[in-house]
Amino acid sequence: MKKELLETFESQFEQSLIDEIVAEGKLVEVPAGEILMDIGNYIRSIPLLLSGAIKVLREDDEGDELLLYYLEQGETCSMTMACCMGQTKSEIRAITETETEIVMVPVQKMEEWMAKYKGWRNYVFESYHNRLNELLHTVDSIAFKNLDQRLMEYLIKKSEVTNDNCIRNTHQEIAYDLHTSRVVISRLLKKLEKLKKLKLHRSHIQIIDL
DNA sequence: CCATTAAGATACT
DNA sequence: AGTATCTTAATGG
Repeated sequence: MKKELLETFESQFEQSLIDEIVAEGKLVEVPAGEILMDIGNYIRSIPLLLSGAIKVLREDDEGDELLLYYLEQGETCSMTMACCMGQTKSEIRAITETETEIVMVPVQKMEEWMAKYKGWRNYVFESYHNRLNELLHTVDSIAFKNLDQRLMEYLIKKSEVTNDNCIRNTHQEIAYDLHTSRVVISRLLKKLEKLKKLKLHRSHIQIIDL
């Protein structure tokens, strides 16, 4: 675990902080598609993402979903931190997008390290900053962009996050993430296929050039 | 084979 | 852009 931690955080964490994480944290490997955190859950530990990707989404009162952003290597869930501090319930759901390696750190340590380590403080603030920016980006695309642009961005981000130019998703799943209907996604994908930007198959999409 | 499910088509709002 | 409905095609027993 120490080796992976070093690879991911060496540049921003103090040596002694890394040692403490090794001592206090618990390394977990999670397969793709697992719900790490659901709406309404209380949180007792903070996840530090070593590898893989996690998708963070919101749900409306009818149970419809909307993708907010992805977490990637070296990142953490700001919502979790906020919840830990305030002892409130989670407002979001987090699902592993790919296989992931996560170090779970107990909440109590978080405050201790905030006072003790500059590297940790910076990490936490930067983390908030990054999440907020990503969130603004998604708000922008929902508010100001049309669906086909949103779909393209979604595909690009997804292939980036999974390191794969094949999107192994059904049209229905994409529709859920973007909060629209399957038929609409199918139509738009067909359009993109005609433009030679991708190739459609059953249950997966091959990206050619976006 | 058949049941299930993804995706295409069409027509209507 | 979204809904409803039907058809077609792939997939897995």
